[in-house]
Amino acid sequence: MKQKEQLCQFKLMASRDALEVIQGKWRIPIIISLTYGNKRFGEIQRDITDISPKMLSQELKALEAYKIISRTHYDRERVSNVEYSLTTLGQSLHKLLEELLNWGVFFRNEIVNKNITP
Amino acid sequence: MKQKEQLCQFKLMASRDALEVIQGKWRIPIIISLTYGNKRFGEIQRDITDISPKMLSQELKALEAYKIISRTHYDRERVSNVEYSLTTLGQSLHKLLEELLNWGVFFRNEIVNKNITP
DNA sequence: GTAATTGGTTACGTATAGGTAACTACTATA
DNA sequence: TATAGTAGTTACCTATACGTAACCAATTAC
Repeated sequence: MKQKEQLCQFKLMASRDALEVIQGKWRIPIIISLTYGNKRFGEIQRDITDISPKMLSQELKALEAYKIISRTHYDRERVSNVEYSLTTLGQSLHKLLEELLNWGVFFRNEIVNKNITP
Repeated sequence: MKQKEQLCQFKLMASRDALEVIQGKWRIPIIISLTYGNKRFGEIQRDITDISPKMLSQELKALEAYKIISRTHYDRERVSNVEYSLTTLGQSLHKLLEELLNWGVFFRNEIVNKNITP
């Protein structure tokens, strides 16, 4: 009985830690975009068509602060040559992302396509 | 090349579908609480100590609308006897939750305990 | 009869997440 | 020389997520 409650509390804490990092409309999409290779600012923007430069810039900075992605400025000569990539910590999200995607597809089939739309 | 982009777009869509449902500060915690058995309003509130009745009520309704949980009012005689439980759709989230928790624990070890706190 | 518990609701306020649009500085191309 | 593309920044505004506090109706316990 008490063990069950302690386990529940532990899981609630862990979920908060994780959510703090991936919460928000844009972070998961940005990470997904970067699983397809290192990308530049504009490339990410072209993947996620409806993100504004402001939000992209802001969320990239946040993810960098959390060590999920890293920003590299190759070739000092050319100013506009920046690349974003997943860190190993960022890559460690891949199982979680996979489950999220699986469930998203499953959910769409279960609910959206059956017109039980909420 | 083009296949890669299409796959990326597909995943971006799927992640949006999933995020729409589980987005927010309280939904995942509520679902976690309910993985430990059917619970009453007050029991969930006692699990998630800092949620207000307003938010709990609001998020329970939202999750019910998405068919993730169901509300059952046993025993018509007694008014205050309501139970919330996960639907099968809600239970289908368990792998995703597991990965979220695993990653949350991993992240805490990687970042928080090493005082590279963002 | 009164207090406590159950399962909420309502009104109100704040904070933050997110959107829009315009602008910057530099480079490359035509 | 003008235009377009690079990678953003800034100011401003809105919507909604979330918090606080008080309240309600019914039931049960004292």
